[in-house]
Amino acid sequence: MVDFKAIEEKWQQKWLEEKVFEPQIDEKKPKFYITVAFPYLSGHLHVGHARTYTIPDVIARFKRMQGYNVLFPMAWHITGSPIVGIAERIKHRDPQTIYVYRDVYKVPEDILWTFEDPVNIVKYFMKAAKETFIRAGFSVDWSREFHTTSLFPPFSKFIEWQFLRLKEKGLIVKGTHYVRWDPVVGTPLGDHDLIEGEDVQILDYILIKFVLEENSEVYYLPAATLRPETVYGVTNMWLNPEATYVKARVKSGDKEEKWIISKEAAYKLSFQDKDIEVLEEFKGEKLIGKWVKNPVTGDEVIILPAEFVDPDNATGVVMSVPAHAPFDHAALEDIKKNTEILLKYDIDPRIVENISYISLIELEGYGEFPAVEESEKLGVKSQKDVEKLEQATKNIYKAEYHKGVFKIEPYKGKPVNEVKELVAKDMFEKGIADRMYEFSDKNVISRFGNRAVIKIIHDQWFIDYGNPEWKAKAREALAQMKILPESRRAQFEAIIEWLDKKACARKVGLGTPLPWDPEWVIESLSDSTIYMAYYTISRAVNKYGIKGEQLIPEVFDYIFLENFSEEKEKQLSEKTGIPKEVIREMKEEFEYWYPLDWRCSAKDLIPNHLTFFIFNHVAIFRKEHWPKGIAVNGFGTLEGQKMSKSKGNVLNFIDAIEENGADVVRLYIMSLAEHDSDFDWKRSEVGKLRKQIERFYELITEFAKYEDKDVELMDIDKWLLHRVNKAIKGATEALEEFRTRTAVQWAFYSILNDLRWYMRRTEGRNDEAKRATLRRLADIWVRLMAPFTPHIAEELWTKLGGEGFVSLAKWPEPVEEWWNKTIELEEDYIKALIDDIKEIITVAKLENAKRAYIYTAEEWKWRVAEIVAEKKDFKAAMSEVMKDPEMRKRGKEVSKLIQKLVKERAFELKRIDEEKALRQAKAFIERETGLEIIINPEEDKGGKKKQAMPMKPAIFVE
RNA sequence: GCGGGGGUUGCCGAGCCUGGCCAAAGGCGCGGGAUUUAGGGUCCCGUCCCGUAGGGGUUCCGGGGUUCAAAUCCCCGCCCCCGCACCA
Repeated sequence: MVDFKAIEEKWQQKWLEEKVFEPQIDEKKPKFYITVAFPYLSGHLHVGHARTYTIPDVIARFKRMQGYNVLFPMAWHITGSPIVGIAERIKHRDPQTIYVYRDVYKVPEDILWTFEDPVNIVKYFMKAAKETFIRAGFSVDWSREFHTTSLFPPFSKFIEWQFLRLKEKGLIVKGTHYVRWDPVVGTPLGDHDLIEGEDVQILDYILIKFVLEENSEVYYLPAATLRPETVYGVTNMWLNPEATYVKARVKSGDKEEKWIISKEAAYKLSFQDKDIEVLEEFKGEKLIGKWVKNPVTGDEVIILPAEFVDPDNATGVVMSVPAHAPFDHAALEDIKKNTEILLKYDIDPRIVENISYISLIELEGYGEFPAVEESEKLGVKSQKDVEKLEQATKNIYKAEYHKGVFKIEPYKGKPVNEVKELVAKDMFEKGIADRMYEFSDKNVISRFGNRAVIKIIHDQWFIDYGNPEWKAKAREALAQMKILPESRRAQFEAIIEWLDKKACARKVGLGTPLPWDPEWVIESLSDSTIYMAYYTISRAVNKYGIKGEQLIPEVFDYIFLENFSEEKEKQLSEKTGIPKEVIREMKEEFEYWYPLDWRCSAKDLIPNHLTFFIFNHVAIFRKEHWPKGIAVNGFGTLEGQKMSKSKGNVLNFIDAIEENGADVVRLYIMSLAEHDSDFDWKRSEVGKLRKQIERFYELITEFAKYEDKDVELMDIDKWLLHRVNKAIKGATEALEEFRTRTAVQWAFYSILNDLRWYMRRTEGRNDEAKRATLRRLADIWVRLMAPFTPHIAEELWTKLGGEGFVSLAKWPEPVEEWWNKTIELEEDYIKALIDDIKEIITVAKLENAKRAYIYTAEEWKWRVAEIVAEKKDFKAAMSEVMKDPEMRKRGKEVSKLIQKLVKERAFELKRIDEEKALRQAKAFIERETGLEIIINPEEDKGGKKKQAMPMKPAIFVE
């Protein structure tokens, strides 16, 4: 067995030692600059990530072989709060976290406990990731390695510069924003900060302030609703008699009012820009039977009891619109049936009896009161039928929103979805409405174990992706970019339109502080948008040990935005202490490498990082430095299951490499899927591929012993070389478009299969022509495989006596003299003939047959076929053919043949010498079929001769 | 709700943009054969239905339509997946 690991490590070391992948400026070569989204290192990379990083490496290697000066750098993203969170959880000995890090990521215990400090987590996984990438054989220029955050000051200064410039351009704005919030710990909660409720939505309730006058005091009952337009159909109010309500003084800005809301709502609203002072607590029943005024219509409506009202949802105050809200209708029905309850609150049952529903919306398929109809349809019995009522509500809301037409002035005739906005706007303007954010589900629990609330944050910094001029520039850049796969362009376009203000800083986690407001730390999606430019100067920064404080904004301005100027370099040098030659070097590198040719990442980054990447480039850089292409890839699953570190269902990239070898892993991942489709890792297939690669290795090792002599080749040799040409062409075209799977099919499988056929076809031959052919194939095959399996390709390249590294060898191009379509057709012809003979034997049950007689098409049939192929039409072909007197003699036969050919649309015809092909392959056909083959005998056996057609000889088996 | 993408033969998955050599690549699975003491591996053959001569029939979510011709184009419907932000 081949020791892949030893081979791989040998070449990895050589590449590093000889700095094969650390390109210098070389004006003689075209440059090619490709980057991939750097990994966020909260753990080991798994085989799903492997795809994202292997693709750019394969492309980088391909382009390098094509003669480009290729830059493929790498860095590490450590910005944000997850790493800090992990450190905290390790400190608190959280069992789940310890399981993941000790058992899934296999961190040794003595190191694990140092993870209480996030810096140690970062250090550990950066080292591990680098080792993994080296072991994967990635052709990365490690001289440009860096990591984000203030832990790496030069980069941090670069980010500060970016934000200063964005702010100058007015693209950073301050504002308010709501966040999920832990009210006990006092911190915003991201998705990863929740143990429950990650996908609970935040709803935007409109509060309509109904007026209660009591002893000449005005109180507001803010009814919470998602459908403000139904305020025109309110017949009564609902409070839960059992729930606790409060009277509170509510200060909002300079406005002060007295509200009646549930106790819970008072608490929640205190996080939403409301200063709340509770004056009195009481049960809801206290207010039942009182009358309040609808602030929009001026109607006086009565407060009635309803148990469906949840004090822990929104304000606990609900307006009743029975015509259009199934819950309201059901609750009204309930109290009509149960007059006792009304008497208890001293309400005259006739009042309830006389409530008449107000129809607001015209809805096709329903009468006046859709809520009533829908409730009946679903068989609602009382307000306790919560499930049915929720379904009915959903149906009605959806139908009315999309198809309903409002029928009350001043909105008569307008669609409901418009009226909804208009009513809300109007109420806000009149000061009779307010707003409240609420979760769509109560169970939102932070990782600290507390129930989350929604808090409105002030002084939040945003990047204003909603800026219309900025959007226009982003669209312009996108239009000029290549997007792979092209089908994803629509999504980019939609996201550019959709993006609006994006909060760009927070108060927790690792990162770069905002230079003008250092309490805030720039968050991770905002500090990773233009770092591809930093890579171009990173080599010099690392090499000369340039300090963060030396990198003042003017230095970046000069390097990235301005024209070459010795004067400026001198000035900056004096100011910063960076030698002016070094400033020059950085500037030259940036100008040489930029613009970025390709940005790679997994498809999940399209709605955020990749689009931000476009936006920030067009904001900061000159047009000639705007990026040129984005290629996205899909994800990976493991044996059909989604990879999940918390369930332990992951295969670490490094473990896969150690188990199978880097080349096997690389080729396997590249062969499974391409572009944005996903792949599934199956262990059994990996094992199989390993064997095939071993076979590849053995074959080339064998062919390396052969000599490429200039001898006369046989047709089948020429066939193989023609097929090799096809493989070169196919693989090259596929790689140009990042189609790795197609490329592997050409570069590996098609050659493997052709070789199998060739070996079968040349069994027994061991002449110089065969050896020369195989030797030529080997030479090309190794190079075609080099981007995918670089290590064994290097090893085999040496065996073949290739010069230098195969990584730097010339990518093969099709050899003009090898193209030979005719021979390929002849070979297909032989294959088809063998298949036909075999089929005849089975279908006609001729297992004991001895001989097959083959009749090729007569010359006149070929001539007719050629004419038909040219004319593609019965009449035209017929008149052409009939010019020939010989043909006229066969008038009827010819006419029939033309008819048949036209009907079959047999217009793609290329002449081959059938008989020659048959005679050359005779022995082979006999071996394959086990029959004696007689070619074009005089005797018309079985009367088959007339069936012969061009490319389809007549066959008689006996 | 808004937005993006899909539904192909047992499965995965090409092909569909640029209609026709498409019963539909390739792989997996399954069946048969060769090699082998056996297993594994490797190599051949088969794998929608029918067929004693290489043929015929019915397919590409459902329903319409365009066309000499549709998996491929158009319309309607059904179903599925993904993203929606301060989070990497």
